[in-house]
Parts: sequence; C-alpha cells; structure tokens
Amino acid sequence: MSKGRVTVVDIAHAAGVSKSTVSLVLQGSPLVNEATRAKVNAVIRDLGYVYNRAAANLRQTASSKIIGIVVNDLTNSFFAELAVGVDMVVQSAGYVQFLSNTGESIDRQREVIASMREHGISGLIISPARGTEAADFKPLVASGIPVVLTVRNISGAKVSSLLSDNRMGAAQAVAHLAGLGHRRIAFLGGFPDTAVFEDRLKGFRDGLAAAGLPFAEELIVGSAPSRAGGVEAIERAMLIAERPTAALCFNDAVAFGVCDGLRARRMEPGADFAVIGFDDVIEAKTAVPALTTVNVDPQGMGRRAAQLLMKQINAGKAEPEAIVGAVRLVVRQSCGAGMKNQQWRNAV
Amino acid sequence: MSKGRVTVVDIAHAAGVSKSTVSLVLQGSPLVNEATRAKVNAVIRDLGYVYNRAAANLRQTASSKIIGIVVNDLTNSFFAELAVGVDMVVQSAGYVQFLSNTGESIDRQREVIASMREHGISGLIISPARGTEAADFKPLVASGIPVVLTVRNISGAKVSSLLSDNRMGAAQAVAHLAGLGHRRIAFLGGFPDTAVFEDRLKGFRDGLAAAGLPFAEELIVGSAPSRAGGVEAIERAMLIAERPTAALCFNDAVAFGVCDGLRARRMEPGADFAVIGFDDVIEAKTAVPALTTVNVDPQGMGRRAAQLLMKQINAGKAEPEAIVGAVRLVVRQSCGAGMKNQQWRNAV
DNA sequence: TGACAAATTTGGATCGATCCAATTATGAAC
DNA sequence: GTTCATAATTGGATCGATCCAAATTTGTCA
Repeated sequence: MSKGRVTVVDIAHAAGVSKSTVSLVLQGSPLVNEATRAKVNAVIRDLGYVYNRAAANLRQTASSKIIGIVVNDLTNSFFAELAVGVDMVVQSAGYVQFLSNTGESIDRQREVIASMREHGISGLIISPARGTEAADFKPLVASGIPVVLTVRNISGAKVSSLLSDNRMGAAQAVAHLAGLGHRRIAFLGGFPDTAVFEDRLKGFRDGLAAAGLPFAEELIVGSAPSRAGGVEAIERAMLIAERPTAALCFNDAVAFGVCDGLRARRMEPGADFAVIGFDDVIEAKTAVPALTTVNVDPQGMGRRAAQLLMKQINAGKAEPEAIVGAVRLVVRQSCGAGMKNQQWRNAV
Repeated sequence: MSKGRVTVVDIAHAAGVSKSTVSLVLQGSPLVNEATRAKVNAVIRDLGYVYNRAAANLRQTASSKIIGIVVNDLTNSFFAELAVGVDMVVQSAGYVQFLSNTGESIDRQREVIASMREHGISGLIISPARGTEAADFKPLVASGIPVVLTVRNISGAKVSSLLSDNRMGAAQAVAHLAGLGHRRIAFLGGFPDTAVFEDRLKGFRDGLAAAGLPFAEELIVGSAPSRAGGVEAIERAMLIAERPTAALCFNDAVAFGVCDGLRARRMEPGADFAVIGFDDVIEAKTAVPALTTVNVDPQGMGRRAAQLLMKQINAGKAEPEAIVGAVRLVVRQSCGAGMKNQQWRNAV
C-alpha cells in the first residue's frame, strides 16, 4: 500500500498519459485538454499524491516558496505579532515561513541563517540580534537573496529595511507629557547599545528641546526591555533626588513593569505618575489603566515587511529600499490626560 | 562571478577530486584521507559553497531536517513560548521549523499542513484549531510522518500527544481556594467547546466535591480566552445575585483581565477577591499583584514535545505515545493567601 | 618483487518534477 | 484526399547530492 511515495510517473501510468502531461496539469498549463486534465486530477486525488516541492526546486528556474523570518526575542509579544503579520501575507502568497528565534545570540543567528540558506529560502525578514554587523548579510546579498531588515537597523548593510519612526514617536510622547505640565520626565528601560534605543532617546531629547525643558542625564535609566526591567528602572528612578513625575518607557513591556513598580510603592499610574509606553501591543488597550503608548502596529509591520519582501522576490534583482513607517501617539489613561494639569507641578 | 550556484561538481573540479569524494567529505565520512579532506574543505570555503539540502533529500534515504509547528494563536504568549521551546530543541538537533499560525481557522490549518507536506516535513507538532477532527491527521499518519498533538487533545487521533494535567491542576487550585475559606468560587473564561475547557472544568468540579462545596451552574462564565474576555467574564459574574468571592480562571490572560475588571469596579485582586490563573506565563510573576496560577511551563512543554517528536523521527515507525505533564499550583499574591481567612466569609 | 589486504577514490545510476524540442492527433480549407 | 495550421502530447536531458559496486592506490609481509 504505502510502499514509497506516489510520483508523477505513478500518476502518469495510472492515468494512461506521460509524466510530461501530468506535470503540465500540475502547473495548470492551458495546453492540456480538459478531458485529460480531469482524468489526471481524478487519479491524483485517488492515489493521494503529494507534490514534491524539493524536486521541483532542483531546476534552477523555480523559486522555493520558502521565506525565512528571524527574530531576536519571540517571547516578546511584539515579535510574536510581527511574525503573525508576516505569516498572513506569506501564507496567502502560497509561501511557508521558517521561523527562528535567536534570543539575541549572534552565534545562533549565524547558524539559523546558514541553515535557511541550505534549505533554499527565497528571501529573509530579520530583526537582527544585538551586535549584528553589515557583513553578516554579505553572502545572502551576493547570492541574490532579498533581505528585509525590520525593527532594528544595521548601518551599512546594503539591504532593504522597514523601520518605524521611533524618533518622531518619542518626540510626540514627550510633547504630550510636557503639554500636561510635566517638567521632570524620565526615559526608562531598554539597552543603551541598540539603534532603537538611540532613536527613541534622540526623539526624547527633541521633545524636551521643543518644549523648552532641560535634558538631565540622570533621568535616563536603562534596563532590560522587559516587564521585570521596567520594575527595576522605576525603582532606580525613584531614588533620584528630584524625582520625575512622568516617564516615557522604552517599550510597552517596560511600561507595564513601571506600572507594577509604581503600585508596589502605593502610587497609581495615571494619577500619581504619568506613564507612556512604546509599541502598542494588544494588551495595552485592555490593561488597567489603559496604556498611553506610541502605536507601532507590529502586525502591520510584519505584513508590510512581507509585502516588501514578496515584491523584491518577484522583481528578481531589486534595489534596496528603506521604508520608515509612521507612528502615532495613542492617548489612553496611563498618562493621566484626563486629570487637571495642576497636580503634576505639586507632585514633587 | 555569481553565475549559477556552486555545486559539488565545481568543488570536485577545483580540488582535483571526484564529486563522490566531495560528497563523502560533506557527510564527514571516515573513508576519506585527511589530506584530501582538508583540501576539499579549503575549496568549499574559498568558493563559498552552500549545501543544497533539497537535492540531497531527493534520495529517499535522507530525511528533510524540517519539522512543522502549527499553533492556533501565536499572539497568545503561551504559544509563542511553546514555539520558542520547540525551536530550542530542533535547532540544536540541526533541524529548522516551519511555523504557522492558524488563528483557529480550520481551512487555514488544512492549507498549511498540506503545504508543509509538500515541503517534506519529517514531523509535525500541532496545537490544533477548534473543530479539528481525528481524520485531519489521517494522511500524515498514512505516510509515516510522526505527529505530536500538544496542548489540545483530539480524541480518536492515532498520534502522540503531550498534554498537561489540566484536571489535576484545576482541582488543586480549587482546593487551595476552599482552604482559604471561599465558598462561592467561580470558573471564568474560555470557550466551553474545547477539550482544555472541559478538562479544567472537570478538575474544578472535582475540587468542589473534595471540599464538600456544591456546584452551581451560574458560576461558570465562559468568554474568549483573552484579557478582554476576562474583563467581560468578571463583569457578568458580578451580576450574579449571590456573588462569588474567588475565581479560577481559564488561563492567565483571562486572569489578568479579571484583575483589570475588578479594579475597574474599585476592588483589589488578592484583597477583595481571590484570583487564580492557569499556565503561568512569564508576566504572572512580575504582575502586581503577582498572579497565583497553575504552572504549565509552556516553554518546557515545547521542549518536551520536540524531544518526543525527535525520538519518533529517529525511531522510524514509532508507536503513538500519550504523555500527561505534571502541573503545580504556584501560590503568589492574587489569591490573597497571606490574608486572614475570616474576611472572605464576610465579603459577600 | 609479488601477493594480498586495507585504505581511498571514482563513474554512473538514481531521486521527482520540469523544460525543450519533437512528435502525433485534430480540424479546417480547398 | 491532401495540405497546413493548431492543439495536445511526449521522450529524453536536466537540476545537485547520494549511493553502490568497482577500480585504484597504498601498505605489509613473505
């Protein structure tokens, strides 16, 4: 019964045609007679034939219908959603995705990229691990495999990128806080040695400058970009002599941690301290208090990155393209926008 | 330069040996002379050769080194962590994973499984979409591809499964609440038509029975298994004439939503109402109040599922194996375990 | 040096689907 | 009935790596 798999030759034999005809049917060629097509399709169903893509890809003409996606931290829901967005687009384009998580390890990243190449991916979407260098993409580019860099940029890499406008978003958030009357605004969380941190910090400074507020080094408190990191960051921020009354957080995970930390010291986020996050993950809307945050739409980014990649795959050799996605501040409760401004000045 | 890719024949030519020898070097055969091996490896490096797995897999002997993983909701961090666990194990075994998200759509699930088969996966780990039937795995099983069902069981499917002991976990949680003095305990959230819901509800009833408490239908409030669903569930539960004073939630996401909903009506989880979750996702520990929950260890489940699958792939034809993972109650603050028991009786 | 075993190397055939040039069937027009 | 165009079909050759049996080289010992 199940001895060896069914091949085009088996189909051809059972349907009384040649394997070439079967092949034409498989790719929906208009050259084949309708009656023949129907007969072949019937046999295909009857024998439970499974198309062997690997064999088809052996010919240099076809592309593998596989794309790779590499993220630096899948346990962060931002990246999980990014992956979902990519999956949506590639699935409907008839592709499948290899997904790998590097957990910020460059060695692992190198391994998975090598492995993906061996499997013949047609393109790669990657949020690179910390410390990735432009040279790491050289071999991919040399063999004509389109690469879309997302979330984090790598300067000097001659590949496409899809980033969000971190600087503008951070500046908007600071402007909002300043408008509410805050004068001591902290920037909490994140690893200072990443491009994203740099961009958001630049925007933070832009916002302070635009509001005529001084920049104070001590109000920048780095930490792991996680919930636990947020708890730690707010604790350290509260040790500062002249305490902040508001914070822009590196991302939503940090912001949630900051809220946790505030409550642990009997302060209510949105009432006693203003918190703004970054990313707008799903939970931001339903949390209590609902998180004011900069909407980045990770799922949308995933979709756009996938669309960009698809375009480049179909175009053959495509020029690197750099897209910066717009970003917008979503005002909810955690920044205390509904409160009287006065209280913040008295808070210190 | 980059005209066509480099193949074993190119290597053989450049190194002055036959392609057979190159092949032997590639698979690390002890048959080849050390000097020859070194020379071939040098040429491989120089020419930037990339191994073509698709070509190698064409021979029926080799396996594809690809496994598939299908989850029903990747935006749920439980499944993201499960995927991370799987990825860890398969990566170190030299495999890569196709990951697809079905979003509970059976049609999409069928498509992705078909696509994965065409790509020649050696095995499949799947948390099936709602409504999946045993028959859906028939073709996989028939062609000898090991399948590991995880998280959700499908009765009648002749495949392996790795589930957690939902019944026992729920019973433990109820026992704990009863021990704290609660008499009106609700079961909140989740879709009633899933196997996981059924199991946890069974455990819930076991726990009530063991504590000598009556079962009241109105205290079972279904909802989407999400944070938003949790908010909705607690709101409905609070409309009940004789209000509950504690709740076992379908999962942690629901539990967080319940906490949000409680706070929205000025009740403090852990003080005014006891909340227990299920799964123990990463955020459970750092949330405020820290969530008492049944630890399921999704990452560990992913690892174990992957190990089971690897074992079956290596064993050739393996007997289906059903593993039920132990589960344990992690007591934190949200159940108010540190409080005096007395107050709960007065709370109603 | 010759005989023989052990260590290395190698040319074809093979996997399954595709492509191409070439062939055969069908139809229309005269 | 022949001619020519069009529709439909088909037999290799091909992609890149592996496997096998057979050939070659190397080493050992009488």
